[in-house]
Amino acid sequence: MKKRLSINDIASQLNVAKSTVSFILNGKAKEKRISNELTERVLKFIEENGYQPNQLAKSLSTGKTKMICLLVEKISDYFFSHIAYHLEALAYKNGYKIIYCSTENDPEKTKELINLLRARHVDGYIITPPNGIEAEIKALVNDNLPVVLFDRFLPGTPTDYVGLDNYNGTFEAVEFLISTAAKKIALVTLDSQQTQMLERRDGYLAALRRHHIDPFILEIPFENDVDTTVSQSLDFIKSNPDLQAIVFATNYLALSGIKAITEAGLHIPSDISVIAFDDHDVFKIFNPSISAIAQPLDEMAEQLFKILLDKLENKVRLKDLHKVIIQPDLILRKSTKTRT
Amino acid sequence: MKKRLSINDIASQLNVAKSTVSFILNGKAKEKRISNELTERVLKFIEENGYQPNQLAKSLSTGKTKMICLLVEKISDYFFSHIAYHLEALAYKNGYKIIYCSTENDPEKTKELINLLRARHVDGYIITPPNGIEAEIKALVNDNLPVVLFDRFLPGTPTDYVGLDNYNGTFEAVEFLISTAAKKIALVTLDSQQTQMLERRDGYLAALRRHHIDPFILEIPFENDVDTTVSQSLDFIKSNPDLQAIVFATNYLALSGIKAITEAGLHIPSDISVIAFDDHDVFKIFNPSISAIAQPLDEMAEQLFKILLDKLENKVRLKDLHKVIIQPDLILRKSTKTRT
DNA sequence: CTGAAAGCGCTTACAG
DNA sequence: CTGAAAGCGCTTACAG
Repeated sequence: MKKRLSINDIASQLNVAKSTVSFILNGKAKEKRISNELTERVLKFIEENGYQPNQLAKSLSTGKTKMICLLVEKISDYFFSHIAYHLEALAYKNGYKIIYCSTENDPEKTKELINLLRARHVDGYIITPPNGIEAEIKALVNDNLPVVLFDRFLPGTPTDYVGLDNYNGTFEAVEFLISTAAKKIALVTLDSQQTQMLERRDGYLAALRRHHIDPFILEIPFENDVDTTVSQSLDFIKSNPDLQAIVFATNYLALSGIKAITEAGLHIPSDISVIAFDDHDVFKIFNPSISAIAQPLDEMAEQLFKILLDKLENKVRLKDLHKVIIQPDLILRKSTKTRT
Repeated sequence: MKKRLSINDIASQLNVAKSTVSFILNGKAKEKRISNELTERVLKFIEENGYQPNQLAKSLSTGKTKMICLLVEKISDYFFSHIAYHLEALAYKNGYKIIYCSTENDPEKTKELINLLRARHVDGYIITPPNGIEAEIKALVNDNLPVVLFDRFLPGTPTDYVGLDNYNGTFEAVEFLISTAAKKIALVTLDSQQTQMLERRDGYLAALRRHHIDPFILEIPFENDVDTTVSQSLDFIKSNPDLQAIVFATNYLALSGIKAITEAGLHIPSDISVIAFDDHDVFKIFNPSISAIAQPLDEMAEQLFKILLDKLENKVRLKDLHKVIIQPDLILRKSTKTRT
């Protein structure tokens, strides 16, 4: 294994001080008034010999690792893996690398992960927090580490935040369903106290209340597997035979719910209208295609990264809070229809 | 920001040499014959004050970062994000962190990524290589860096490898379709020279040849967007009205193809049987549910990680090659039917 | 304009 | 049993 070139090697081979080489490498040649001739000579040598600075040494001495961590509920979820994809492109442009971790929504695991990441001195944190890690988030903020929460936040824990206007998402979906003359509209949601789920529920309830319509809510336990979710959805549908529309609070609930509807022998949209929260590639493919309350994934990722980068580069003050609430897009496909 | 405790702080506060502290921390107390009493005292201090060693410093001095890189075609793809999820669990158990990067199947971008990752001294590489990076892979291997390729390999570039028996996957799928009395069986695949795609095609061709049946292959350009893929699939279906079955070489091609079949006014499976390569959550949900040639994602991830870890921990010789060919599972659902 | 030196926080041969 | 010292490869204040 041929040893990689170090700044020392360059300095000694060129008979220059290594500080000089370092300055040139970091574009401080002018500032340090190093002669053009020398600068050229060093740059040429580096070019020819393919020098790559050792990031570890750099990090140890500067305290910056140019790594950020992406701590999501589960990296394989459609929503999170797409956010990861968009974030990566932005990180790449700006010289950052991303470490991903899945919290599994487990506060203890999350705490440990944060600890491990601190030991590695990642520069910034993008986190979908489970409830119960308020103290750890505060500790990060106190230690001047940039943290942006997304998708959900921790009430009472002031941090940067990027999230959807979830309330408005379900509100408008329900308003739309009511405009199609649907009278009995259910919400299938998760048994979860996370803010994004609560907002979705509140939007649903508010829209119904406005029209003096009674709510019907099915709460699916968070830990369910697909089959259990399908059968619980099926039970719910059977015990509410006059249901005219269902709003599903996540795309995975919708997938299971659609299967349940099919198993119940009902047809979308003639028997029952469906709108899903969170879009999914396959909703376009389904027959009929499924309407969705879409989160603009690329815009979310951009906002997330911008807020983080501004702090990493000291473009904004660390302690100032930045919150971005993104409006969802109600994408109407073929899974809803006007009743007569 | 309260400064984090360093090994120096511990040593000076306890009036011990920092080498002693280091030995104790690394479990070499016995080996270095450090008194139990002192060991206890140091451990207790650490416990009480919450010391976390600085990984950067550790890495710089040991040359090991305990980071591995996962270089896939696109992290948001169903297959890759699920592999990422399973790998993460294994990495976590073993004290490793994972940096993910998407190659976009672009050799130039991939080369640059590899370079950047080398500068960061990641310990090992898991890569789905685009064609054209043979030299860089060889360079990694030459520099004694563990590399495991997966999903596809680079012919003529000897490395560790974990992949599916793609040939057998399509072979058995086609054999099955023939057993359902399908006579005209198409393959919709990508216009790609990657090994996994070639193997899938070969398996398809071999099964047909065995039964003296003519092949019909549609090649979709790799860069297509969904709509173009759908319309090309539609054209293909229309110009082959007597098609009785289609094998799709990826799950995404299947999703587009299913839409095309629907748009053509045909029904699965009564008009046309469908089998997809690579399973997908939604295939269970579709009506009818879609049969698939499934890659055992968890087993692939396990094999990948095991091969890498054995090399990282010097349990096997670096230069020995380990290849694992995993058998696919043909999962039969409702998208195929026996012709009469 | 340029160089010698200390420091980032660890590990580990070496000496006693 | 324990400590002083060099080294990993950088950065950066300081001195000339």
